[in-house]
Amino acid sequence: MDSKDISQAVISRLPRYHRFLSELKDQGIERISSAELSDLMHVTASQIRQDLNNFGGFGQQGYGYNVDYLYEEIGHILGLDMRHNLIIVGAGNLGQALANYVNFDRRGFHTKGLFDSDPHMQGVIVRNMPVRPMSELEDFIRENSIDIAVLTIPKEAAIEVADRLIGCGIKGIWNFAHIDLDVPPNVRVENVHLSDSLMKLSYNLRDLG
Amino acid sequence: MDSKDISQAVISRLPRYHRFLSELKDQGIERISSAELSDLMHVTASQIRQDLNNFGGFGQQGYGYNVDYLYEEIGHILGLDMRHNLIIVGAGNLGQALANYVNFDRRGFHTKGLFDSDPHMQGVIVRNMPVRPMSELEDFIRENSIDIAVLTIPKEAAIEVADRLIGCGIKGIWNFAHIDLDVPPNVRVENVHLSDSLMKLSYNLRDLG
DNA sequence: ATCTGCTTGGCAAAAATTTCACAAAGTATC
DNA sequence: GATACTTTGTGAAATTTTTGCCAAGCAGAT
Repeated sequence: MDSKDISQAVISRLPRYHRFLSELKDQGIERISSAELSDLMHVTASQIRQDLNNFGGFGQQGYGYNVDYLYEEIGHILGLDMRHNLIIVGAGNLGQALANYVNFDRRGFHTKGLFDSDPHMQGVIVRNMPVRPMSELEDFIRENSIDIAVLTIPKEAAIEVADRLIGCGIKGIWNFAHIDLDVPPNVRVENVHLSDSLMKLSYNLRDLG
Repeated sequence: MDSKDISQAVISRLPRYHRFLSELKDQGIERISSAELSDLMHVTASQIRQDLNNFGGFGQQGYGYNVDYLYEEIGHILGLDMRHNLIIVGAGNLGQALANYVNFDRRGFHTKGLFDSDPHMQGVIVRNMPVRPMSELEDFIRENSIDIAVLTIPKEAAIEVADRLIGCGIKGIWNFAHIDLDVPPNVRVENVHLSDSLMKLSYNLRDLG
């Protein structure tokens, strides 16, 4: 059920399963076989079964998988039944976009505060929250049990801010800054490098005329 | 130098090489060996050499790689020396954030227009561009040689909009909608599923206390 | 209660990816 | 220009990931 020896390749696929199961649920579908899901998702049935079996036998011979149950189990594996308190550091366009993204709340990710170093941004209200100065960062994290920080700041500032976050015990960093962060082993970083993604698209457009 | 038989795993790593080379350039460093780059990037030297060799021998025995030259070559492989005209469909927070992201221009990605279905958004100016109604979509794409569309709309609207885009010959879709798009083989999709990324972070936080 | 058909779980094979190791070929120094 | 280093490019080994396959076992019909 746990642990370290499950490859990140498998983990990366779980949210997609979760998403498709959510849609099946919405459609009122109760059960699905790996073969049907395979058709839907365009991955092999074998891979689906193999992936799920890393975490236990969720299916039943002759029946398939119960959609509700599997959805819940994958959510549990992903830790979506835990509550996470976030702060967003960098209240620019992207930071504000993420702050306004209501779906995160539904998955247990609650944005508790926004920070920005720009004096002109202080006190601006984003989704009922005032933008706070960086000087309040450490106290706020401790007082509000923040475990995840979203970094939406330019790369020049990212390393210094990351160090401050780590210094007051942040567990996870969702990093949108265009730089790799070096963190101790008890801190997890998930990078979203938008430029990298766009470059990949660019590559794949090459020989399309 | 081209083509289809280079794995996406390799392609995914190229932007990161490009980024590190850019920083080395900024630091005025002229040459670097795979071993030094390996230390810097925390990947094996072997992987670096292997990756680069997919596209040709850019290095030289006893010397290493010339930073400027390798930077240019990787940029070329990624198609960063091509000009791409983009439109952004969905002028919400995220769409506006991307519209204001100036670094894309430096890499040859030029945002030419923004579209939104909300009547209240019509005419709002974002980075000197008026938000346009969806009715103008097809004409605008044809008249401005748009080859990439950025989809920053809710999933409910994404499939229909994607079909319209494909219908007027769009080449690439940078998809931020929380759904998988089904497209013909002559259209490339690059997905940015932010929720998936956050769920992955959540998983990796599990056993951190 | 029995039989038929379907589908999983898991092992084994195949494919893909990463790492190893070293000859070949250059650089730098004297 | 000869010698001692350095470092690539590359074939081969090792590892990881994906796919194929089927016995075991449950569902559903009769």
